[in-house]
Amino acid sequence: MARAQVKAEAPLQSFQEFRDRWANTIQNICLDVYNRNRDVITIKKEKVAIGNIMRIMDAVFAISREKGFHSMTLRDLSKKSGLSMGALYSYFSGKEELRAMIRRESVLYATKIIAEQIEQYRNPTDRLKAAIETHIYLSEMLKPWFYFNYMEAANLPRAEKIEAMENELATEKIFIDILGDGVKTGAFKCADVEMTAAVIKAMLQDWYLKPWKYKRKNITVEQYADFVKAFVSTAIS
Amino acid sequence: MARAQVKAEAPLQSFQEFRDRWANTIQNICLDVYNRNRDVITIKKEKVAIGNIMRIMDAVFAISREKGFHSMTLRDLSKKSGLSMGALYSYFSGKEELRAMIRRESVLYATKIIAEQIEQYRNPTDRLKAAIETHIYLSEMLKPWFYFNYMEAANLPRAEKIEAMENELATEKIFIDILGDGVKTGAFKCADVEMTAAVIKAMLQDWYLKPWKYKRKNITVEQYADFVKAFVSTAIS
DNA sequence: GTCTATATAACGATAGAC
DNA sequence: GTCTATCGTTATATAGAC
Repeated sequence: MARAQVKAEAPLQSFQEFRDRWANTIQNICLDVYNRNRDVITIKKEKVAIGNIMRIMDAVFAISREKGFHSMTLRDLSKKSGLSMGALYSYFSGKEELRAMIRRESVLYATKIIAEQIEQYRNPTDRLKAAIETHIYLSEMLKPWFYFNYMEAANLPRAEKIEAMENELATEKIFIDILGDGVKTGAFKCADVEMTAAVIKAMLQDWYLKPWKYKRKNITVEQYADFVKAFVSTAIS
Repeated sequence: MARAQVKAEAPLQSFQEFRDRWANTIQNICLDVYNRNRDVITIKKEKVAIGNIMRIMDAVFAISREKGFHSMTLRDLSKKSGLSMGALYSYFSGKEELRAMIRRESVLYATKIIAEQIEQYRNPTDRLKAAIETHIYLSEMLKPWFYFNYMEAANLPRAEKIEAMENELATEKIFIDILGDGVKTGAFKCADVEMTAAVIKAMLQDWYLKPWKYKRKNITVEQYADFVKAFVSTAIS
């Protein structure tokens, strides 16, 4: 088998194709935010609402990345988003609810995209590659959302923290199932599928947790995905 | 080579041996905190000071893990540590300084331990195993410190954030050097040593970032270290 | 060396004008 | 639909008694 990891493996899908396939994802998430929170959002015109929700989200992510969500004051958010304190409160009922909204909607959307992307592949080898690639591409496309959710997960209220852990285990389950199938068909040799899935998850997350590192090294998202796919393949071959 | 990852590899050192070798590490860190901050710490009796610093640290970690450092008020800290608001201010000059103290001292101590642990091994294969094992054991022994530093790194003031990134790159450099040596001697086959080091780092960090996951699976620190060592060996063989 | 009590500043949230 | 002005609360930090 010698050195499978040396030859650059071609991506199943280029990041550009993925991006085009899922264009308008952020607008759609914000639309869902609007529709699912009609009771607290007092704005009637959809166009106005979506536009402002997107500006609010952008501002939340920018400020939170700089100093954390808890350190972000609503005055910071008001200034950055261009909306007044009063206007902000017509889009969410409070700071905590704003954070919960972000997590809820992005998780729903991400789950949907992952499922749709992977279902087109059949054999374990391709499915594993697709799962790795999709997770990394998705986290690149929604990087601010993913980063925000990860960093805030630690400080959630009890009930929501449990939800977040279950969500982590659910994405891990995708890998456990694929690895399990591959072991059964003989495609993979894997000492412990659960542990393997866990470390794969850790590698996937590193892409959006430490963007500065990969920017510094001039690694593109496709290069990162290819490397992880090759590294994992070799480790389980 | 077939299935190196299947047979359980014995640890170079048991976690118990490591723990004994570095007994009193936490007291020593707190002693360093005391000595290096004599100018702001007004307490004269060393014994009293060390004891209270340790209680403060424990309380900081407990509260921060629950709801984040920024959400922790000094009233929370006062209550948990058993010291009054006034007393706390004789141990640090402010909340921000407290956070900086924790990072500074733990990084110094961790660097020292890693260097001393690895230097006893010569060939790349052993050195790689020692580096992986040491990082994981160390993060287990100082788990609250490591977790705190990681989670707060994102919200640091600019100058300190750069320091934290340089620190991450320095530990990564240890792996880059070992992998580079191994490639040269032919012990490893490695497509990209920098990327390999980066994903190894991600796997190491997962141990202290998601303790709930490994507790759930009943994975011990030795089992985790052994798994990562075997997984990486296979991936670069 | 540690405490209680309080000064001062900033926070999230809302009422009411436009 | 958005704004300004302001309320009540809570934060960090300190002064001074013990």
